[in-house]
Amino acid sequence: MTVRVLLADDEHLIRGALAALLALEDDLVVVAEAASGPEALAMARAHQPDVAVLDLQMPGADGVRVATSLRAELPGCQVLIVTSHGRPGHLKRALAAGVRGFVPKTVSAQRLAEIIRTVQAGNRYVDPELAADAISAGDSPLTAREAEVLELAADGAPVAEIAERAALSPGTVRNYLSSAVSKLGAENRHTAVRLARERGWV
Amino acid sequence: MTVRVLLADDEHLIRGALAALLALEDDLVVVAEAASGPEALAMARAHQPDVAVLDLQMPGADGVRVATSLRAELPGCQVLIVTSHGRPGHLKRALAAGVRGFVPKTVSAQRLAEIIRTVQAGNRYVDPELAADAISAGDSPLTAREAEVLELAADGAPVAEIAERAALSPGTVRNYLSSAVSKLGAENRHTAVRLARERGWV
DNA sequence: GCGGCTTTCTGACATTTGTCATGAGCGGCG
DNA sequence: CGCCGCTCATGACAAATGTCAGAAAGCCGC
Repeated sequence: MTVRVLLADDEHLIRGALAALLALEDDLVVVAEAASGPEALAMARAHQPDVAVLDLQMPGADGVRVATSLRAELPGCQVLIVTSHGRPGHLKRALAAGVRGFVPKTVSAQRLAEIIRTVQAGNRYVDPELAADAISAGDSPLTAREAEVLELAADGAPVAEIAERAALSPGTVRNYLSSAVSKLGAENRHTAVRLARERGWV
Repeated sequence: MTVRVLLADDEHLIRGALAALLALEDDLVVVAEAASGPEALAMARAHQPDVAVLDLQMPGADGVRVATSLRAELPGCQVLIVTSHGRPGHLKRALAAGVRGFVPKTVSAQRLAEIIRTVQAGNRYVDPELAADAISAGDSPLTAREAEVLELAADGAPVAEIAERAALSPGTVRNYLSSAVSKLGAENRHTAVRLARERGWV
């Protein structure tokens, strides 16, 4: 029984190399490749793969968003996410989106092939190290608005601009930022942004 | 005549896959692999490759630093840098370090193989798109001190901390930051940091 | 040595941020 | 219902930041 695999990664070099390696496994066949989120979706619709191996960061729509659409459209297709930068929050988002596997790109090709089989069989696989990170990072203490405002503050915009973009009064924005900063134990909004980023809370 | 290649990338999956793909070219042979900067250096010393294919971001020492050491120790070994995120400044640094090739990971394996041969023959190859970016980004308008202070400000530290770490008075730090901000046309230090990062000036 | 340059500092000022108290409105939960 | 937490707001104050003018010290070239 062969497993039909969809491969999505924006880096051509990686994607091609990966396809070549997976082709060495005689029970796996790469039926489609994609370089962006939307393309991955289109390919999945066209080729109905058993397992979709998605890069987390892709132009268009990231791996998790693609996974969400995929679960709705192709319930039979299991999603496995592969990533270079494993932030705890990404893992959490991915799991919530119905992703069955989540591994860093540091695994070997053999391991990946095994994990593809595991996922195809309906089981889950999460890299132990990433799982440990996610658990130790815990849940976000931020409320929805705090996270939203913090995100708008991420690129260094002044309060006035954040207020405008969030349709809030400047005073309110400062209050949210202040509480976010204190919840995160940061010195100022910018370190707060950095911390939240590291823990995957934004 | 076969080209002896050293492959360095911290992502096991990528490295293995790449090795497999390059092995398909019958004039290329991967004589060593490394997962970190120091390891790449050690491997190069041990195996004397003709071309070193280095990832830009690696633990230990980044691709450019490895390239610098390599040029000193093995003048016969040409360096080719491969990267996911092509910032203009990286390219400039790399070229200054004597790197002969600089390509994004979006190229195909065939292209990469060709480029390896190009580089091995003593020619240079720089991805046209990255080159265009680098040219349009131009030279940094920042003085050495401005860049230094801006870098220390990068993680959101308050002025007092920057002053201490740079052994400057707080007032001086603010002056440098102010002039850097105005030179970059930014609204505040944080957008300035972001802009300088994007252009590769820090 | 003089003029020009950079580096470094100081002091003063306006603006922006961070912090706090306080309050109104709303939705959920026991 | 009453309580609690989230949302949104205002006002006031302290602290940090941004901006500017001015000035001492050192270095380089002529």
